[in-house]
Amino acid sequence: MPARQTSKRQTSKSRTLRQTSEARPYHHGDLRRVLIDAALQLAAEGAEVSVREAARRAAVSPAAPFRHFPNRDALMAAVAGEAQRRFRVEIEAALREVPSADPLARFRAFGIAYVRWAIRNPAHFEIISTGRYFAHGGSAELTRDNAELVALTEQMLADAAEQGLLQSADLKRVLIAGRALIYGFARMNLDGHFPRWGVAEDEIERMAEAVIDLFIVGIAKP
Amino acid sequence: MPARQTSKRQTSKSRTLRQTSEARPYHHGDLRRVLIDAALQLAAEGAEVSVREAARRAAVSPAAPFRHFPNRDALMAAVAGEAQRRFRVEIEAALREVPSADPLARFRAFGIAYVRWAIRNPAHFEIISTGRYFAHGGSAELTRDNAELVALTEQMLADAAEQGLLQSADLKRVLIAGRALIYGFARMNLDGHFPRWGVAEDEIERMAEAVIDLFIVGIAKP
DNA sequence: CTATCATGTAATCATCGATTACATTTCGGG
DNA sequence: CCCGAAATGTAATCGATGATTACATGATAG
Repeated sequence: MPARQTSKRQTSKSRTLRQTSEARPYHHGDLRRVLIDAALQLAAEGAEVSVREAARRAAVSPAAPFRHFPNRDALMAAVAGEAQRRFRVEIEAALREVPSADPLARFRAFGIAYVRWAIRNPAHFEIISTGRYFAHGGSAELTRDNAELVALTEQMLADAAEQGLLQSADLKRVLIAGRALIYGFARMNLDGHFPRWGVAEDEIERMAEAVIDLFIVGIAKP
Repeated sequence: MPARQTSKRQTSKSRTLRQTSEARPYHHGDLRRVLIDAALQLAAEGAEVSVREAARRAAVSPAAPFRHFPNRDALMAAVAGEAQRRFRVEIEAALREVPSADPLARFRAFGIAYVRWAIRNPAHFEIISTGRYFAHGGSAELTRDNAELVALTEQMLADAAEQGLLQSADLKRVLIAGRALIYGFARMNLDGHFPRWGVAEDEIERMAEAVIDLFIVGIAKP
């Protein structure tokens, strides 16, 4: 057996194993987490995510994952949760660099950060976006988390409207349009459309900015 | 052995069957086509598309499909081709009802027809859009077909610009934005986002129109 | 009529998700 | 401190799938 290397988990396996540095708690310590990470990495490598392969990487039997997830979808839901968490961290970091007084600038920053993350983490974005792993096995935390992101953009547009920056009073429509634009751009990249549209690889991020700017100009009061 | 039931292959005694209309060539006549149709229907039913199930529906052995397609992806590429053909027929029908003199109205009609088809044929749209089955096994015909659709929208915007209807001179940007909007809307529906965004099932098509109108107003010269 | 080719079948593999029975580790209550 | 229950992992196995190989058979040209 090609033993998987040194899982350096130490929990408080207090006394019998006194080597604190070697305090391997059980077999794995936190197989659940290890499996999620393995699956995430698998996705990042462009490989297909299978339960067995995740188990293999965790150096554990093919049946072991099912102790932690009732089925594959549950694992994928957890993976989606983790990916979404990372996604959200990035979005919020980007927003922190924009003055909250300028809602349209915030919307712009949001859109750009969104698309950038989607471009640079295509497999993770795919897992997040499909929603196949949200609704069903997805934790309530995941959907709440997502709802907060929705509310975030809602707030931006509401602020913009309040400041009289918008042309249309139909906020919901503007919101959906903006989201569709951003999401559509990200998915076009993911789904490999841009070559057909004459957008080269290294133009994509710039194009994203241009497109978002176009949208903002379109909805802004002249 | 549970013998494969009643293979009702009436050996057509070719010579005797001179009926040109009955020129049944071999067992199936056109297994390839039957398989594609079976797969399409499978997708339409929301079931997973497997080679074996398609074979089953064609009442043929599990290995038979591989005489017509080198692998599953090739079958899926053919399925995507057929779906795309149907899609294109619908789009062009919709465009025929709009005067060619009004490019923005044509763009609107295109977008609405696009989204409508995507909403009403989700599984087929999924197969078309992913691009997973385009580039690789996809026939050159498929990509050419697609390029023509791209050119269609390009032409609309070019016409609009020529008539001085557009605000921006950067046509490519407007084109990509419009596409991203339409595609994004269609995919949001497909990926199950709308519940989260407070858009009810029966509002979706209306919302699509509203969103597209918003976009057109945004890019049009005031 | 017959040889050849296209088309389909049977048998078989490896992989995967999933389940069941069993083994081992952990940990808390006596 | 010990022991038994609960948690965690393993082994064996199932059924389905994509794919390949050797073989059978219908169709058709010469």
